[in-house]
Amino acid sequence: MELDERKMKILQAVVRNYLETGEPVGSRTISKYTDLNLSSATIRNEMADLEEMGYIVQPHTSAGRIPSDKGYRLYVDCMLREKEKEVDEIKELLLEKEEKLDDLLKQAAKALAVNTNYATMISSPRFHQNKLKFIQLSRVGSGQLLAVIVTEGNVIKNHIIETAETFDDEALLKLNLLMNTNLTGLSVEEINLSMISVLKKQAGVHSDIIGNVLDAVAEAIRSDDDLEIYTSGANNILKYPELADRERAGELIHTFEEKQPLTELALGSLASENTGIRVYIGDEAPVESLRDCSVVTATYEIEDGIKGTIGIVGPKRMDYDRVVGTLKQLKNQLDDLYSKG
Amino acid sequence: MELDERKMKILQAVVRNYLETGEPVGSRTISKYTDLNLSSATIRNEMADLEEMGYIVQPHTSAGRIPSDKGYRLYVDCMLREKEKEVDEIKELLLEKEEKLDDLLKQAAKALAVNTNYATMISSPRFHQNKLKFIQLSRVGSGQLLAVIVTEGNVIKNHIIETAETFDDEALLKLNLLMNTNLTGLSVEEINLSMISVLKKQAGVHSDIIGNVLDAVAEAIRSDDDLEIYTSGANNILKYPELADRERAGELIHTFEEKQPLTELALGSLASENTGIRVYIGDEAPVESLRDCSVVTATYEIEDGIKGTIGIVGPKRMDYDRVVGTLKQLKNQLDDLYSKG
DNA sequence: GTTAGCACTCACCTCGTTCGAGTGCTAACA
DNA sequence: TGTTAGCACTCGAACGAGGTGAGTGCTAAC
Repeated sequence: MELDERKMKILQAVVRNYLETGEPVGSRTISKYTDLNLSSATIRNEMADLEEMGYIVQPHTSAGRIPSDKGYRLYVDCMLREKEKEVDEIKELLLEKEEKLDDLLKQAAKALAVNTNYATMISSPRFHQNKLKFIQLSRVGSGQLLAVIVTEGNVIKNHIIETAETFDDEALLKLNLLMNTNLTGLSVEEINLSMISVLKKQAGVHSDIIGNVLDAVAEAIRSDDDLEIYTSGANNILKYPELADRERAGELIHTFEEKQPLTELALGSLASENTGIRVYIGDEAPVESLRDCSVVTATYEIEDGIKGTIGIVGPKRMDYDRVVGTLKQLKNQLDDLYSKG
Repeated sequence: MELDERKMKILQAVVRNYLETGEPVGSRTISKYTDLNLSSATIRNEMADLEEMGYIVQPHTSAGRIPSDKGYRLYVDCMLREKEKEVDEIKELLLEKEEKLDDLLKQAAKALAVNTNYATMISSPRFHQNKLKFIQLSRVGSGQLLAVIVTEGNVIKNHIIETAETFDDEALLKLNLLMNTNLTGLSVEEINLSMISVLKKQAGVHSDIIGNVLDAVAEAIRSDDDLEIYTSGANNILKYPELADRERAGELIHTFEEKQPLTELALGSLASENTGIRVYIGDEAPVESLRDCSVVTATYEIEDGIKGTIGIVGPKRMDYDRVVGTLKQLKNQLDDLYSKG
């Protein structure tokens, strides 16, 4: 069967109405709601067709129709295409440039949650080609060395190394000089075995410590595993009856508290080439526990190649329109903050 | 009116039974439940007294009684006193010594939540007399200095300072030496104005930067504001019907996500001299949003004076017995991990 | 002081009824 | 041939009546 323009309009009306009310929507409503000027009976016929094609479903006989995942999908695809042209005029999210990136991201997640009434997440940026910028060893106690490692983008990692050796100031100075001259500007892939052996040779009596330091460096640069996730508004889940039953809500809140499952989402969004906005409906989401929700993600980029993910989780009857707009807004604000700063 | 032993026993029976079932408990139940060998009628008379004294309440006429906050309080006080002697035989919580303290604490919160089925929090330790141990400035980019500040207990803080001045290696070396010789071992109170002016004088042309660095030091040492809170099991809230209604649950989950309000709890627990286990019932809790819950906190101490707070939040009909035991257990395990390590 | 008995209360469950929104089908109409 | 009015039908939700049972307070007897 063909999906002609009229069916399209009716589907759109069903979705729109359902997004607003959360109740199944009947033929009579649509006959009044739209500018189609069709009687409810005609709408009924069309709706029967739409149901047959799988775009809408009836929770039970004698109830109205609600959109299926497939219906949402079609709606979102069309809507996004139209929206692309419009200029978003949404009120400014309150973001002030923060001293620390993590505070800023926390703040952003919160602003987004308050603004949309959905649960939100935002991942710390991930550095694609992460290079060493600076490294320093200091003595902070007997048998303890502090390794401070700074990578491009000014991400700072600290690592305490326990060691039996003792280092005087001069030895440390030498070691620091040695490592900075040899390692600065390199990515983890470029630090290979031959380089390591050269370093060890040059380090002389203190060659043992080199291995420890390099382990710390490797860990600091490979930021895959510690992608920080900031969340906010998990309690918003409870505002939507279709998600608020004991079991579902519990699982969702657990997901937002544990955060770990959400990295999946963040990485998925980063991996794809498409830097725009992505919408997952129901089962499409890459995270098991979000299968009853819709998820909208966007990728932000605060500097060249330094990207993170913003995500919004809500019921399938999410106000996609507004969410997409707000996400773009936030994206832009993050961009602005960092291109200026 | 006097609270004789019989009334005490009846109150205890009411509480016990209510903890188990969550249902109001009637006189007949108690007459069978206890070894008092009294008829339900007698129990009824006693319960009327207990109600008059405020230890129990009736949700409505012709329902059984449930303990009031005051009733719980009495029960808990007696119970804890008795329990003090017993040896807790609870299965080991699975805690492995972690590389990083924050991972360990996360893990501890989770283990506690899984074990008790309540929502849990654990604060990072707070250093009572926090002293500077080591400080170092490094150049990490043009116009950027990295200040690494290590305080007693090996807490490391990084701070990037933007500056218009340029520093060569020698100047930095001097500055570092200057600050370390003058500041090491001091607490934030001990760094006063006269000392600052001496420092500035000695710093010569680079005196401007001293102020910035000291700000960073002050922020690092005053750890009040960034007491980290780790939470787990917020979803457990939903398991208790009396807390699971939309509004209450939303508020609670928000509290656990925001975390900020929980610092109150942590600080309160740390402030008091008593290092044992504390129970807040209902309104007693120092946090507004927890007023419908019971909160049990304990203080752990991983090194001399380095203390943090563990907390458990659940319904008033919490299994105080088990919770107190488990908390002690965890306390001990944390102690052990760090006294050995 | 304790207990048996009794009248009373009240949440809760069940069941039948009504109501209304919504449907599918059919027949008539343009 | 597409559209519409009309009608019988379905089914969840809301409502109210009645029954049930757990629990109470009170009183009188032991």
